[in-house]
Amino acid sequence: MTPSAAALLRWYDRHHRDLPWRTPPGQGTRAPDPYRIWLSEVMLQQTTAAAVAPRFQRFLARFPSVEALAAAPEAAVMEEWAGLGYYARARNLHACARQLAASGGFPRDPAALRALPGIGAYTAAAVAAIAFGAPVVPVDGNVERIVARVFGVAEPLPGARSRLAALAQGFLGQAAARARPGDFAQALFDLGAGVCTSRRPACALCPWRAGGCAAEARGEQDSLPRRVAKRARPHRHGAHFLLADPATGRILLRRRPPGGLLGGMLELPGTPWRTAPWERNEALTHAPWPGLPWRLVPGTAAHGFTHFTLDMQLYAAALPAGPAGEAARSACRAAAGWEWRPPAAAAAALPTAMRRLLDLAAEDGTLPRAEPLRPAEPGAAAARRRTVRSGRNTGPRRPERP
DNA sequence: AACGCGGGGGT
DNA sequence: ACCCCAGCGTT
Repeated sequence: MTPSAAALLRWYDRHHRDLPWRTPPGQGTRAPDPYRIWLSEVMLQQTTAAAVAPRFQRFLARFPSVEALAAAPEAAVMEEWAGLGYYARARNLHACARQLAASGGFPRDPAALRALPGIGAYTAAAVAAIAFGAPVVPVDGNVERIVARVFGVAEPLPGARSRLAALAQGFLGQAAARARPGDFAQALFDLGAGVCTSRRPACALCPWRAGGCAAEARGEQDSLPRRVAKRARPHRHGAHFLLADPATGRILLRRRPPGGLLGGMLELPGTPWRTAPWERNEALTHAPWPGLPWRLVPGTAAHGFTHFTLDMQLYAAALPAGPAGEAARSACRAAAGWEWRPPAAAAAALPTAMRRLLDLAAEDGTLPRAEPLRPAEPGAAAARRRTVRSGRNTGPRRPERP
């Protein structure tokens, strides 16, 4: 039997999450602001609501409207996005804002939304349903998981994706779902976030228990949805350089190329990232000024990307006084995309992988410790300490030559 | 269809 | 150590 949309909405009216971008359910509420819905949906792409909430507020304070966002320089948007990951989202968000400002606002039609930069099938449906009440069901990871369970779909992801999406649209056959498309979508998200979770789903709390869910009826809720096995994540190695200017207290940063990994973000200058670790002399050929007395900072910094783990070593040096320092300073100034920034400003603008290098330098006393990206929450601080400690204890992958 | 693209929290 | 999250764009 098909799970009841009305039952899910009743559950949502009682148990919905309160989130900064959300219009609470019920009649008489103000219409949602499409800008806030769009911004939240882009931030929520592959990013948890807990991580998004504080960043959403901060972004909105800095860029309060489509027009304000469109008028901002791209570098300011990238900096505001630092630490959120998937930086193409920020570039597309900015490009989309400029299109919207030029065309006079948001289209309401899902197909027209889908054509905008950074808006795919999911986000188009989410904005159309939540901001405009269009009768569509946005299908994200939560919805795929819920649908696979309630309909007992055994085919593994990602192959089952189109089938699951079609089954999700089938809810619109029920009048209750058609009457409140935005709330129905958010009800599915909240069910997925709090009840029909990826591991150990809380079936006892589910409005679709007992008759609404094929997986629960068969005791298969822990094994659905199935997924095809993915291969192990390899390691790559890099060496980066922390060059300080004692005269100004600033450190040298470099802007990465606009596309690809960490595209358009700042970094500490470094070697390419490759399979084999870097010997000292080989690494130093990539230093911004190879002739300086570079000192290897003890330990390594590690950072996990989607498809590989990066292990980084850090070399530190300071510009010497006098003509030699001035020569290095002017050479680095002449290179395109190089900038000197105070360490605190650098930390705020750098992606997390690069912040790990600053953390490593701070443990060593080379730099003052950077402010955490977000205020500490229970559990978060412990997790951060674990990461730092693991970085320190990993040690150089290959011992220094005596 | 497969792959590249961050980062964090839960288990 | 691994999983997965309010996915999108490119090839």
